[in-house]
Amino acid sequence: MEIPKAYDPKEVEGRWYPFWESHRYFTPDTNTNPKAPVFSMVIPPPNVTGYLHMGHALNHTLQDVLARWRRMAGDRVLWLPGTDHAGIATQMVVERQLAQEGVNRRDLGREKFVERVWQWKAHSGGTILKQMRILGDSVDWTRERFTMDEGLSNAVKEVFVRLYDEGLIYRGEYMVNWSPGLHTAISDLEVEMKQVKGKLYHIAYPVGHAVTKPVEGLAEAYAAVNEGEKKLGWLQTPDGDFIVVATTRPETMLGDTAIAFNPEDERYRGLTGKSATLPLVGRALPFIQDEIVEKDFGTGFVKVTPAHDPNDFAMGKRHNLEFIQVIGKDARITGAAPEKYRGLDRNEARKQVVADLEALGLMLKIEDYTHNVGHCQRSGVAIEPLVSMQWFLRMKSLAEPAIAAVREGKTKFVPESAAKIYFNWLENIQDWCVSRQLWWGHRIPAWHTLDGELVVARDEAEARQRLAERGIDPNAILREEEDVLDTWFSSQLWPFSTLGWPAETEDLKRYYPTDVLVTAFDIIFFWVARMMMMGLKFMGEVPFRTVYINALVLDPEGQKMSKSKGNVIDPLEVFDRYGTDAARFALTAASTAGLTLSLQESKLESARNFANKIWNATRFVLLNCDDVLDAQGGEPLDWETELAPPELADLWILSRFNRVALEVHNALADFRFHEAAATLYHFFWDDFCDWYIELSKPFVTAKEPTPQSLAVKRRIVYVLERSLRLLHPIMPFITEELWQRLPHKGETISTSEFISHNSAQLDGRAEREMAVVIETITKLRNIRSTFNIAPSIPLKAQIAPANAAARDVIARMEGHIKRLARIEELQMVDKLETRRGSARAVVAGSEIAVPLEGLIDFDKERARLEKELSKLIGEREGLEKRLSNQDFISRAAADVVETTRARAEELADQSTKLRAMIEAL
RNA sequence: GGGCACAUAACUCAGCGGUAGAGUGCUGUCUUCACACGGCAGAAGUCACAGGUUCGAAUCCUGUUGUGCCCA
Repeated sequence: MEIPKAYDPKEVEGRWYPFWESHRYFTPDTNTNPKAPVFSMVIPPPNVTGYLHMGHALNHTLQDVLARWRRMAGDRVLWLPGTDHAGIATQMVVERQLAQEGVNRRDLGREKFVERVWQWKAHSGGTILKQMRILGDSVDWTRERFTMDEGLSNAVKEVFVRLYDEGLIYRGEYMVNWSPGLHTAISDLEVEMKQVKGKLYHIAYPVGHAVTKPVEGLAEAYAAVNEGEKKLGWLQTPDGDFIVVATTRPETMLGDTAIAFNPEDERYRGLTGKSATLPLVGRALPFIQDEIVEKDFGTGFVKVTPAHDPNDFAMGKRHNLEFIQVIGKDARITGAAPEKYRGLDRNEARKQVVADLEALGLMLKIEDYTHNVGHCQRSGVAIEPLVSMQWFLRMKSLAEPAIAAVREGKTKFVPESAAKIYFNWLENIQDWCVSRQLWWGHRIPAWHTLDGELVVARDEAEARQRLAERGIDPNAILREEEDVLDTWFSSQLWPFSTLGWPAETEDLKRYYPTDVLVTAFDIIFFWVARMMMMGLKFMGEVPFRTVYINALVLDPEGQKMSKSKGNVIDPLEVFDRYGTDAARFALTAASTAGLTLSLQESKLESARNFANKIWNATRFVLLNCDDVLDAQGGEPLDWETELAPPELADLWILSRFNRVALEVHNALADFRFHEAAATLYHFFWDDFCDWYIELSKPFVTAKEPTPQSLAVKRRIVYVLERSLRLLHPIMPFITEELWQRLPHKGETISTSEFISHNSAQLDGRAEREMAVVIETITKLRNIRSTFNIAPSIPLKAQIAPANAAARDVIARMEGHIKRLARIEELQMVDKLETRRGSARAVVAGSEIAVPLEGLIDFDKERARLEKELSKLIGEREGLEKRLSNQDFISRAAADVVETTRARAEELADQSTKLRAMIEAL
């Protein structure tokens, strides 16, 4: 059989996914066992415009590990894939495309535009779905969904209407985050706070008089009053009284309708009932008192612009102030401002206002000021808080059950600390602005009559019926609502809308609630919390039992990856360089409970080497065990064979295998991915390759087959085939490739049985005995290495076993010990000869001597033994100190005391023997 | 400003009440018929600092310092 010396992932990976997909192994319907437990997950739907990034690679790998593991364990596994229509992102992509053709979406019209988006989706959308196949994702493609599908759209309408009918959705004029970049309202979550270096402008407003000509000396007067710590904003001058406000956005003063101070602020009580005059505009501004104003911030005065600031909006409502919108949706000054400023962009307006105030002597001070400004996450433009007509979802009553469900443990977060993020947000939840002024998305199912009546319904027919019920002419001309819903409105329904809701489908009954949601912590608010609320609301049950929060992938320097930093690592490039299985293994092995994970080249290299190790171990077996590979007609080989009874090494590897199967199973059940990976790595590499294969080589490579050599070969093949199955969930491609070449049962490893351990095959005694054999061989090798003795030089050794059991083990394993330690003669004695010139060692109480006349360096040997002795003594002293402490004896657990005592005795024995060896030198 | 994490070997990280582990790197050695993407052997850590709880602390508690993230 031709099999290359080094594993070439490119040669192997491409073959298997089409095989799996075409046979529908990942469709749960192919599991025909009626009693099979169900395991279901929905994929966090990536943007239809998206492409695979490292976060997906990690997120999908972990889900795939779980899916493949549960599938092999016999579960009916549904892992449902799909994409999100990504309203803003997709609209932007298509608009950009149109722009290249010199077309504006408004020229095209809504209907044509939406058609274009669908066209785009058909041709270029869902790149990531193809990339998921490269990753090996074992999703059920027959159930792929898209948030704009007909079914999911119906779910959206149904939810919207029900929430509206319950009074949870309302429409009204409120202050929202307006993105002048996108020309739509966005939710609080889509606003990103950024530190901005700006200015703080101190502006004087006249009180009880108007300023018509420049005032002089006001700035100096203000400075004089405010020397040191004191801040006073009420200036009484020969030119009349002035109050001073500080603002970062002077252009908004055009919309001021009041001046506020804190009711406890005694300095300004005298102004109650009076009013200031708004410079540049001339409007009278009443003084109001409101607790929201901080006495100690600035001068203690705040200009109130109810139409352009969230706090001021609230004050405006409380104090019944006038709302004057001076900045429009295009971020330009509106007709409500004096003519001079109309049509100016908000930044130009700022310059003009500042200049005009300076000219009047009212700009008292401009200082540098760093503050946080909300920016639109998508377009990057500074948010303009604007009052506009929008649709909102009342969150509080929805949030409460979602909080309770996690508190009661109905849904569990892993790691647990992630639940804190969840609680923190839900407990301080605000109403959600769900309307967007876009064209691509779920259109809000509402209609308006020409008289301004509003009706919400599933379709136009129902709308007319509802109008009739309200006594309104059902044949009235209706205008459909223009706004669409926030994309997250549909994704929050994902766990049940994808299964057919609102219809009561078989899938819904069978797969809801899902078992696990694997996602990143940055969408706990956006998505997880909202799915919890909707699942509880409409299904009456949590959408998932466990939420596993996967780590954020950092670059090798520990930095967050970002386009602006230019440190983004393309996962496809990584798969290409190291192999997909290796990348998956590296990601799995790096998945600890932490919130971050940095992707080290060294980890990828080590995973790549591991894949090569698996390849070569199998290669060795395939090249040397051909006389047993077909022993049972291609069926997997049995462990039990009449050929020869198992010896220690066989019992040991079988026990180790079962222990590993158990540990891997437990690790995955607890989402300890790195432990599953590390356990497999060390078992395969250290136990199987370095010891079991090495111990078996004389049999395997024997020219003439003997019953024993055949038995050993069968056992190697047995352990290897099963090890590949344990490895398969993490490394699907290479394991499939190799498994297919070994005796196996079934069409694919991906539906073969994941080994759960067999406790009858656990053998603690064999493991303990092998540990002694391993240590013996290691110490003998150490001696050779210490004195630089070439492997070609034959050595002899004497062993004085600690007891009869040790004698027995060494006798049984003598041949192996001699071969692996390159000892030509191993002599068992009662007592070592006290001959000088021998290197010595102690292993579990047995003493070893290696005569090295002429080869030994006494200083080196003394140093070597003394180092070991001091280590033993150090440990022993610690134990003795503990044992001599009465409190320890009386308070510590009995078994701890017992182990400590036994260990101390063992150390005492070892160090006595070692000391004698040193003296004998 | 509020909250949440994290500080362990040169690097990246496990461990989270019984005297420290991995991967990479490092040192020496071996081209022995699966693998140099390898074998063998080895060196390397007052577990940030200071208190406390405990018979016993890297591990639990408090504080300090430093770093990161989230929310406002």
